[in-house]
Amino acid sequence: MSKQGYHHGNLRQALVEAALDLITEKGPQGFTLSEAAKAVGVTPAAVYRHFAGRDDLIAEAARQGYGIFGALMEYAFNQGKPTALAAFEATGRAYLAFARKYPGHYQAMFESGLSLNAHPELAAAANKARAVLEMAAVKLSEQLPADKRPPASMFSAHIWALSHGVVELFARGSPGAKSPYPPEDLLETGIGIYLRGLGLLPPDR
Amino acid sequence: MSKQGYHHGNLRQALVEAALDLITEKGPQGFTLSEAAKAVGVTPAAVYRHFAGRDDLIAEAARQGYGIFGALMEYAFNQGKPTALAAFEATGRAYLAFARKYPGHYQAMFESGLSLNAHPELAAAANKARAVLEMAAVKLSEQLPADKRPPASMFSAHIWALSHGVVELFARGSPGAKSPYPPEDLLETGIGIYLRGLGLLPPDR
DNA sequence: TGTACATCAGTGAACGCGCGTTCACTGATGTAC
DNA sequence: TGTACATCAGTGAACGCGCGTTCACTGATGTAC
Repeated sequence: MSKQGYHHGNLRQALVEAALDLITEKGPQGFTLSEAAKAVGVTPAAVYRHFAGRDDLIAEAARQGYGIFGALMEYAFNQGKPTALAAFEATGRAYLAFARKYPGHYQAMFESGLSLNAHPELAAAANKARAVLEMAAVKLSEQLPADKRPPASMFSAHIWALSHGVVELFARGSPGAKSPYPPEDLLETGIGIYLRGLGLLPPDR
Repeated sequence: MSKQGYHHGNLRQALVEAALDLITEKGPQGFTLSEAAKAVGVTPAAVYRHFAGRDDLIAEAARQGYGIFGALMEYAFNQGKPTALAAFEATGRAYLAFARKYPGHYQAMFESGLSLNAHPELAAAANKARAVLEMAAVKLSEQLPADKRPPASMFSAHIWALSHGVVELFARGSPGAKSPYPPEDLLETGIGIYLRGLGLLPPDR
């Protein structure tokens, strides 16, 4: 933060952080390059020393988001050991915690409409994060008899969709503004019922 | 569509439809009043005869969306009778079908970031639609013993979240670009497992 | 049926604005000797 | 330790653009008599 005068020192990262703040406030489409530049006290033209343009800046923000996301998921999963079930549930909670704590990253990742194809590094980060989720699903589904086991990728897609839906509909200002329950509860009970449906939890309440 | 010359005839609705097309293409933030006006062959200023501004136009699009959505849900639910279960599953399918068939409406409703409070008519339409979903949940949960019955609003929130998550992650170009399964299958199996978890479907596959 | 007039819907010009992007530039930093 | 020079990061002015919004206006439509 210390102004060293002419040279900023770490403008690139400062821009990413300013972009994240702006995204948090106004959404991924609602911020401009110039605003980000102004936020860090720099001329718009300076941005081009570090990024090809607006999209490139958002992509970098999203990339960093996937990094944090993946690490957080992995950490939560490991914390939950030795029970595969506990690990899985911890991962679900971590998902929501991430969305709450890093709203700018979350939006850059999931609501910016960036094409993954156009940003290979972003795609790589996203795939790595997704792999963590799938691994958790694989571990857990190993507890099911092989013949009743749904594909782990389907399993993790369900949980991911549920989590994402809870975030979008109930953890933000969106249409479900009057959220009927705390999102955390909603997600936890939802995952619970789902796991019971898979036979991973006893049918009794 | 017939040009009657000077007077358009039904400019208001034509603008809404142009807006929907633009939203489908570029997202709710990615279109401008001027574009919508140009799309129907009219001066930007003409828009102000019918709408207070851009947000008002989007709000009207969303409002119409909630109308269609609610009607579709209700129809699907009624079609599914007499089985509460069949009715519920039909409703789930209808959700996805709506998102597919009316992407502009869907985005205006769920991704535009409109404040429901600022648009009372929109809020009314949204509540009405939500009521349909809850009613379906109530009917279905009546089949459970009262002591094991989760609140219907939680129940419907779960299903809604799952549906929305599937739409956002797997039925659009978004991060899950390489959708592992057809969204329809994903949603159907997900709801199936969930209902089994509630005891509304037999535990065996 | 015809005429006069009120209402209405869209025009087109104008405004100020902030945007993205480019460019030659300059001041700061680092390094070779 | 000092000096000369290359490299680098950010400046500031400029551009053309499309935007939202306003305004007085005008042509079309509807209606009263």
